[in-house]
Amino acid sequence: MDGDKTDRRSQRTRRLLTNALVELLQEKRFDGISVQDILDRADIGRSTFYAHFTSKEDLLYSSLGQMLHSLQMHIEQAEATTAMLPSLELFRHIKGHQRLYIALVTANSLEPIARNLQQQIAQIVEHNLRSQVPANRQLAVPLPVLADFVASAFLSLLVVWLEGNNTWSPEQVDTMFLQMVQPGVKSVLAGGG
Amino acid sequence: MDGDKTDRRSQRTRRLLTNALVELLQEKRFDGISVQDILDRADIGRSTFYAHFTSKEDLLYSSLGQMLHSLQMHIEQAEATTAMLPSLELFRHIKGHQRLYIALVTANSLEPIARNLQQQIAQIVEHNLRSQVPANRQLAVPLPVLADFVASAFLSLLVVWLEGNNTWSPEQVDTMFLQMVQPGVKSVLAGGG
DNA sequence: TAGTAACCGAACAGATTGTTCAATAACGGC
DNA sequence: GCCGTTATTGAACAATCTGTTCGGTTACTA
Repeated sequence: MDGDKTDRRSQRTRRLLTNALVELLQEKRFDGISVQDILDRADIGRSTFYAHFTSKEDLLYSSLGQMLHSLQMHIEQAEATTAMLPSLELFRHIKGHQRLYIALVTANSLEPIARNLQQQIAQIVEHNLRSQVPANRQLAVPLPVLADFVASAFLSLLVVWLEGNNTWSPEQVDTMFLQMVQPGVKSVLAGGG
Repeated sequence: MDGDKTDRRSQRTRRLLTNALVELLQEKRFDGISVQDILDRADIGRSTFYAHFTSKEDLLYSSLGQMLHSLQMHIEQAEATTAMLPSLELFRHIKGHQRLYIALVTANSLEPIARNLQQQIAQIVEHNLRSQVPANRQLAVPLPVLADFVASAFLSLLVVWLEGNNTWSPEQVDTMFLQMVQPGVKSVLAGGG
């Protein structure tokens, strides 16, 4: 059976397909991309594609998974500088992989990705917040909901940033982010009305 | 040519198609729904469909448009009770059209809708905020970005609400929403760091 | 009631999807 | 470097979907 990830040929195929998809994502929407488009761009045989992935969605999530793994590494490395929210690290990591993120997050993107991304980011945030609140404390807003709020605010700012104001630095974006988000988070964690 | 919106037959056709789509959206994702599915469910001829809409997306946006129009009306009616953010009115309106919103906003939804909804809500919010800040004041966060932040936080909470915690009342949800969002908004409008 | 307008439904070309299979090429352990 | 193993190829396949056309039928409305 095909799909051995260690074989050099397999790696090559997977790399070509991933690159082709990323390229195409910068040209048009995901649902406007056919498997045939990917095959043509990657110059890969039809049967080979289906030996590796079950669908174009499968390929997409494989790429997304790689990216999120790298993101997670980045966060954990920087965890020494434990701010209340690790947002600056996120913004920096994204700036470093701009092209892919632009393709994934902005106009060419699609709902499942944004959703998946938001969930992953929410988990990171929740993990961070949980360490700052006693386990048995009752909050006015459940922690998962609060984390989801932070993640969604994060992504919305990301879209604005990547789509339009590419001149802002990660630090500038982070400052804006924190000014909008942090007061609310503090308010909830403090238990104030 | 077909498509006269006043003719009773046209109205019937459009209603049947819209209902069929909403029904199907509660069963599966939009991109998993074919025109054929809609025709079967609505019991409408293929050519008739294309006489009214250019595609299933067209039908979808027509439905979404109706909904947002009704939402806009609802907001404007309630504008007497000018809170800082008209969020409670939004939550109430949504509770009143739960089924459709659940179909549109939650797991069965798709990116273009969420995006469109967010933009529309952001516009409502921006309109509201603009009246509270002098025209020439420079804010640490541009008003459109701030409005986008509010809208995205709103939608994220909406998803949590409609998908899981359906027992919360609009008032409860609104309280949580404001606790998370309002401090940040005030901070930006006040010009504080 | 009569003319107009919408609906039907079958049929069409073109594109897409996911699978199969035998032939070919490349890999990597020995 | 040899050779068995494994991946890739490319063509062909049925099945589905899309958007359009057109002659005939039905139902509205003036």
